[in-house]
Formats: sequence, C-alpha cells, structure tokens
Amino acid sequence: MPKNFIKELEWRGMIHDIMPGTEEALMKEMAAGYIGFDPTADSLHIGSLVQIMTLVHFQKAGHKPIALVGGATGMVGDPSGKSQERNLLDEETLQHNVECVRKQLERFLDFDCGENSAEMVNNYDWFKDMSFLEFIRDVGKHISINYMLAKDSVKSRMETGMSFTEFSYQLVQGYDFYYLNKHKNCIVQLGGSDQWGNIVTGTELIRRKSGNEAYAVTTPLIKKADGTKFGKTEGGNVWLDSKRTSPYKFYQYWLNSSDEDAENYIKIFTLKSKEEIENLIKEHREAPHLRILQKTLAEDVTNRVHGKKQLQTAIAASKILFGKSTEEDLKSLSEEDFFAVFEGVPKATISRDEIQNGLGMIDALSAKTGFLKSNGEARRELKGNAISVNKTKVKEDFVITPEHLINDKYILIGKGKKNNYILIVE
RNA sequence: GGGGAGAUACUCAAGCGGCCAACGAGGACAGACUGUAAAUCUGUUGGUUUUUACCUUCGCAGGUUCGAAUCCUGCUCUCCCCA
Repeated sequence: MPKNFIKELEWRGMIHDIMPGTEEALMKEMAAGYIGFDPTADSLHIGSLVQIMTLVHFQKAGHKPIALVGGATGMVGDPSGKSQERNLLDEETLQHNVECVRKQLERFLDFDCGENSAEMVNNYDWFKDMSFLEFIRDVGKHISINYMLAKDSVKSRMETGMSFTEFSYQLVQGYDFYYLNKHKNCIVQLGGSDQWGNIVTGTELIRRKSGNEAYAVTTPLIKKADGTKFGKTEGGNVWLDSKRTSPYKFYQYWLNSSDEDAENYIKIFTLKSKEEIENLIKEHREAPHLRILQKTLAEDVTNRVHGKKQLQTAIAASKILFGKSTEEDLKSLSEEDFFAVFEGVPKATISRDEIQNGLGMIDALSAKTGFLKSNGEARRELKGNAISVNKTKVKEDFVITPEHLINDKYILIGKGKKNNYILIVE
C-alpha cells in the first residue's frame, strides 16, 4: 500500500496542477511515473532539482520513478516557455550531455530497492529505429492539428513563427508517455508547470491509442520573493556539476536565501518531515539572526548534491571568508585546503621580483593582475575602504612585500565581503 | 510606395551650439548599520591622473563653427500612421 504522494507534495507546496483522479489512482497500488530531463547542457542546474525531488518523493511513497533523459526530444527542441526557435545541438554534443545528465540523476534515486527501484531510460532508444512514416501514421493520426494548435506553447508562437520541428515536439514527448505506459506501466507524468501542455498531449494519446487512463502532476515555477529568477546569480546558472558551480558557491546560494524563500525552499528541497520543518520555521522566527533555516537548507542540499566532504569544505570556506578570521587563520591552512576553499576565485600570477621590492596596491589590483578593470577603479575601491589583504583592510599606500605571503606563495586580496582574488607568486 | 517620430553610458531617460564625461531614476559595486538578510543612510559607476589637466565617448560617415550630443548632408537601423 503506497503512501499518499499527492498529500506529501501538497503540504510542501510542490503542486501547481493535477489531473483529476491522480490521487486515487496512485493510492490504489504501486505505480510507475516519469519525468523527462532535457540534455541541453552537460549538467543540470538547480531548477531541475525540483523535478528530481519530486521523483525522490515519488519513490519514497512506494512508487517506481523513471527518469527519462531526452536523447530524442533533445534533438527536436521543446518550444514550451521559449519565445524563439532554438538552435539544434549536434548529435555528438547531445550524446555527451545525455551521459552527463544521466550520471547526475543516478545520485539521487535508489536503483536497487526491490520492485520500486528507479529506472533510467533514454527516449532515443525507441525513436532511433522509428521511421517518419511510421510516426505520422501511428502517432500523428491520433491527434488533430486543432488540438495541437490550442496549446499555449504553440499559440504564443503564432506571431513570431515556429518550425515544423518544434511544432511536432508535443507529439514526440506524448509518444514517450505512451511508450512508457505501454511497456513499463507508467501511469503518471510529472514535470514543471510549463510541461502541462506536453503531458496532456501524452495522456490524450494514451487514451486514444490504448484506452488507458493516464495522469499528470506539475510543480510550480519556483519564485524568489524579490522577483528575481530562481537559480540565477550574477555568474549565471547555479549548476549541480561542481566543475561549473563550486560546492562553496552552491552552498552560498542556499545560505543567502531570504527568510521568506527559505521557508518555501526547505519544504521543496529537503526531505525533512512536516514536524521537523514546522519546528525549524518556528525556531527561525524566534531568532531569525541565527538563520537556522538557511543553514539547514544549505547543508542538506549541498550534502545531497555534492556529498559530505565537499559540504565540509564549503562550510570551512564560508567560515574563513565571512567569519572573524585573521591572517593567522589563513596561514594555518594547508596549501591543499587553501586552494579548495578558494576554488573558482580569480587568480593571477606575478613574478617574485615584483614583490621583492614591494608591490603597490594599485598595481596589485589592476595593472599587474587585471582583477579590477582600471587603475581608477582600484583607486576608488581603496578610497572606499573596500580592499583587504589577507583579511586586513588596507589603504592606498599599502605595499605588499614577501612577508605577507601565505605559505611563501600566495596572497589573498578581498574586495568587500564577497569578492576575493588570489595573487600567486612564482 | 507616401508621411511622421526616434537612435544618448548596464537599462530607462533628460540635454537641443560653449557652464557636458553629459540631469534624473533603476540596476550594479562599495561603506555604515545588521543576520554573509531586509529596510535605511552615504559614496562610486568612460580612461590616464594626488589635484589640476588631458584623452576617448551621445547610431555611422562627412560638413558648418573659434567651439557640436546639440546645426547641416548622406547612410544604417527602429517605431508609428496612410496606401
């Protein structure tokens, strides 16, 4: 007897839309459900984390989650939410992306837990041998143009134009659902709210072709209280791949959530129970400055995505960068730890001679290193008391000498609270 | 095809012959406060320069003038109205 998956999502605020009858169908017996992931890049970003969590809950409720990586759909391009025709990725890149995304997804689900073990599929497997004629006869025949035209993803593009390729997308995805329904007894498709149209084309196709009932659940678009886009920083997307977004930055992203957002995120992105979360929220409201919610959230998510070791480094890095650490603390770090902490921080190398005679701050910030755009900017920041060397604020007349070197090799320059640069001497 | 309006720094948006590196707003960055928050206050936001000063910028190319973002000519692009 499965647990109530829908109720679980509901209190977490993870349901945007749901097809009538879904809850009943899922309560009856163990079912399979799937979510598709687009291989548009070689890593997923935290936007996809919502979908991943949905699958995790699905499995925890006793159902069988199927993660589909869209090798075939990726070749077509989903027009949902896109105002313009997209460029197609070449096959090689796509193949590479499929592999990477697959590996990432594998970390989150249990693939060996008996009958509701997770499964990973690639729709390229069933599309690669299908001919065009076969597709338009067996699939296209069941869905009318009128029906397809009524979709938002198509309607909104009537003015600007849309290729036949993208127009057909909903059928391709619809067929995925049909295929999984037929071969893996998959009765529900989950996804982001922008996927509603595509999912419904799938349930429609299933009903017409095989007479089965199929269901849909979509999750809301995650919003930030200040109106900016979730998952974006000045540096771009927040990715799950540590090569693209360092675990430290990843941890920081969650830690910097506003109070309001943190209350929502902790429900969506952690597996903590309702009671636990309610207690945390209560505790947080009593002592907001401790930021219990943000810390719990950041630790939980970073741990799940990057593992314990990376989380420890991220926490250590945060303490060093934001705590009351001193030059002594920096010097006590091993070289390995130092570079782990400052991974992703801009670095520049200068020769030992330059520092031997003393290196002026303007040269250190701009002329010799390019950390800042111009000498003028360097001068302004220095005047504004924004620059620190090895965690100590410095003035314009400060001169860097070999005795400031950490491990006789590098120097940490900071601008404000959040920007750091490393000067390496060789 | 005919007529009109416009193009200014990251964005919006003033300026309409010298006082313009260019009002103002937003954003961004920094400082104070704080919780690595929000709100608030302050500063900065083309380059070289300690200041002064100079250099490069107001769609592109020319021209008029002692002097142009501002006037003239041509070009490119955008928007609107009429066919």
